[in-house]
Amino acid sequence: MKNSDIATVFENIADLLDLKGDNKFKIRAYARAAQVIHHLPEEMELMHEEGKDFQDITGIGDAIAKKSMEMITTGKLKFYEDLKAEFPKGIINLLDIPGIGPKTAYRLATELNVGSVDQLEKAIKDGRVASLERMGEKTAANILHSIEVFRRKDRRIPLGEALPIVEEMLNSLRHIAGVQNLMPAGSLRRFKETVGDIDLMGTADDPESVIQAFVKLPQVREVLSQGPTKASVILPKGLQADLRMVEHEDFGSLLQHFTGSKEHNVALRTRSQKQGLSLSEYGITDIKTGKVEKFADEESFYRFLGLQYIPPEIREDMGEIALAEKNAIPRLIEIGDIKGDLHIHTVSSDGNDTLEDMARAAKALGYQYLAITDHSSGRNITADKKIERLTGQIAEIKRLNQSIPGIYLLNGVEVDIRADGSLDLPDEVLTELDIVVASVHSSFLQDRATMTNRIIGAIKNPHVDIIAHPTTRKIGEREPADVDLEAVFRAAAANGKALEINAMPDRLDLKDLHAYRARELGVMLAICTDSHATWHLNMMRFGVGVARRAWCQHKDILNTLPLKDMLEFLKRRPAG
DNA sequence: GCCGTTTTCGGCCCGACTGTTTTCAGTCG
Repeated sequence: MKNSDIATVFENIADLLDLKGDNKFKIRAYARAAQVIHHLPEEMELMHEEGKDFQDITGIGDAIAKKSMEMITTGKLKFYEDLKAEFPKGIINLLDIPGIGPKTAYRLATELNVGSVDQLEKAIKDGRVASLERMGEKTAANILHSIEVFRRKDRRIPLGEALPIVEEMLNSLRHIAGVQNLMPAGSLRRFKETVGDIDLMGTADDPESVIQAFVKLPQVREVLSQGPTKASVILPKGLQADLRMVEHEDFGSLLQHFTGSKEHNVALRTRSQKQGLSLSEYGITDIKTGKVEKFADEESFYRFLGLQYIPPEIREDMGEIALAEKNAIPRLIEIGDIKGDLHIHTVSSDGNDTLEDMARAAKALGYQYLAITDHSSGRNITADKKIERLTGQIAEIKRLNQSIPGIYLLNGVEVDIRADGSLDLPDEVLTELDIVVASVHSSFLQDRATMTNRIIGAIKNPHVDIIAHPTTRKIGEREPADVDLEAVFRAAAANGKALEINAMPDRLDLKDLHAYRARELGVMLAICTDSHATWHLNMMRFGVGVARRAWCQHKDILNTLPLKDMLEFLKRRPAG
């Protein structure tokens, strides 16, 4: 069983125990364990093989370790099967409806025999829900509305779509006189790959004027609510955005609170309680004296707790608080550390811009180098022309390297790893190039062993430098390939090959947790945009966001190397 | 069920909102 399956079982156990009215701290322990397992960088199956003790994981004790083991060895859990049998079938589905918690779900299932969302809708419409004790017309109507919202609920929006909209809005609002702070909080600020809704926070001399401008922005499709300090609106794609204007002296506490993650904040509060402090969005209260400390910025908030400042991207309760106590949070990679892009396309394959355009755009970003890595096959490249194309590219790069000073172009290719594991170009061609990026673009549905061997085969080819978008996923479009990433990571580390963090917002591949694990295993990572147009080069920051969420430093990322070291690195390739 | 700088028992995160109450339970973020 995969970690995600195990985590789901514990989540469901927490829900079922909640339905039962069991001890709430026991319930929290299961829910917490589910969270922890969901965020584990390594599969528990593998940890088991390696003889690691699950109880060393914070949040997992004797009971949950044993239950996890049972699931890994037998594929199921008797405790869970027995527990499920105590309830009407489908009761857990009711908990997906906003506004329905365990108490309500249990009553609906037992008193009205409701076991699905459809049945619930019927029960509301024929008046049975409103007739229950401590329920009424209003509650029933609210649940019905929640069902409607649930049914048409759009999936989470990719960060790459949400962030530009938000930035555009904030930039217009920043021009209003008296605005002091204005920024996103929530998962957007933490650079999660998708966002549910958008939290914006600000301070201003005249907060109401900012609210009024906010609801009139051209991006706003619908105003849900509007008050003197807070407004909620609907943006394109059904995205909800809340703007909250607060007192200047409270900004740090509120920003910290609304940035989350929830898990990070819970861990912070638990820790603070032991110091006699109570945390809330309004500040830090000394429990004995009742004195409330306020914070205008986050730095002073963390400092007051005796903690180093924690970057938003790693506020996930993955050990960052313990490190902050020791002042040991590393300096995470920043966009300014990136010295070049190692994966881009031009009109020679399926790109929109010429080699020269791409070179000048990269130079404008301050890069020292740019690798030209058009596809080995596909659009614009017939099988008999692919070697001829490369010969032409080599000549043009030689010319441009003389005519455009300040940026060094690398002769490269993105070579297909074919279904049978062979590369789309012969070794004697690859050896003529400065850099070779290899990737899968076909037969995405191969079984795990075949796909894993296919990728590891490419890693072992001495001419290959980087494996691009290792899982081939596209967010909301294509599931990741079934591949044993742990094996791929170990092979990459052993062979000194880099794996890509593809920075395009619809890919972000490797994703945060995978990159985290790869880094742990000593794999060199390369953040590349896979640009198909000049403006795509700006997507680098999304890849940097993933790398920061993976706790990557300067030294973990290949393309932080200055040109001289990069050329040195590439020299290890076998000469022709 | 988990955990330990008030350790092996006795604790366990905080505040707002809503609806249905007349002092609060349930749900959410």
